[in-house]
Amino acid sequence: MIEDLFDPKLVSQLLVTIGDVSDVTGIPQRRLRYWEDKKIITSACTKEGGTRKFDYINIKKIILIKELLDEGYTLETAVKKIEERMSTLKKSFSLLKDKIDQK
Amino acid sequence: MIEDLFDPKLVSQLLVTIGDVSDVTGIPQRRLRYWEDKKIITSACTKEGGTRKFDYINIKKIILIKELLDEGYTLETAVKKIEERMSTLKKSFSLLKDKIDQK
DNA sequence: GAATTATTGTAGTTAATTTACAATTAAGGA
DNA sequence: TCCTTAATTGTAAATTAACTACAATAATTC
Repeated sequence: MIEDLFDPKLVSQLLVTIGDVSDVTGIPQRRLRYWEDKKIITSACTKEGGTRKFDYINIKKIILIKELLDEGYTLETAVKKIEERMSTLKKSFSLLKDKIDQK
Repeated sequence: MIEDLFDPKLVSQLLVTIGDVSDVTGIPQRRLRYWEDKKIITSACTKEGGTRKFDYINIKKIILIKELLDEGYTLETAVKKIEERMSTLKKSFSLLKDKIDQK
């Protein structure tokens, strides 16, 4: 039942409100909205004017950006530096999902 | 960076609203609240009167219960049948969290 | 010190959830 | 069939937590 322990399909469906993302990451809601305006992160939104929801991948991204900002990088540089890492992460995630779907 | 791909500490912090749990599992919100009243599932609630949030473990539990209900088991029986499985899952999860914390 | 980047403040509004009442449906036994 | 218990559902009124859109403030760089 290893696929219960880490079910990437389910994990990717876990949507978290901006308030909880803020609690988990320590980034103020206002800043998260700003980063979204700047197209740095992406949220899922069912309705227009509805509530933002962030998924695992984007929350991971927020945490990585925060780490680099704390090290003194600018926002732009931080984002560039994690680009490749995020792309790898997304691919691995999809691969795992597909693998488990096949079962 | 395998710990980015599956970060159990982060996964366990992903809190999902009842509306989204309902969307993911196909169980109506009203029934989820009923199950919680019956102590079958547990939600995290920061404030009194605040919003329920469900974590990965409880969402997994909801999905497993649903599967057994679809097979024709009663609610009580379904819950009993997954008890051991849930206990194993929780333990594995904690172990993994601890392992990664040590790094 | 002007321009750009990064972040923040908040008023007024809307979305989503809460509780607490009760009603309904389903299943199994006397 | 009737009764009991289990399982689920309906909803009004209130509350929580989000939204947008305005603008203002810091910080950094040229």
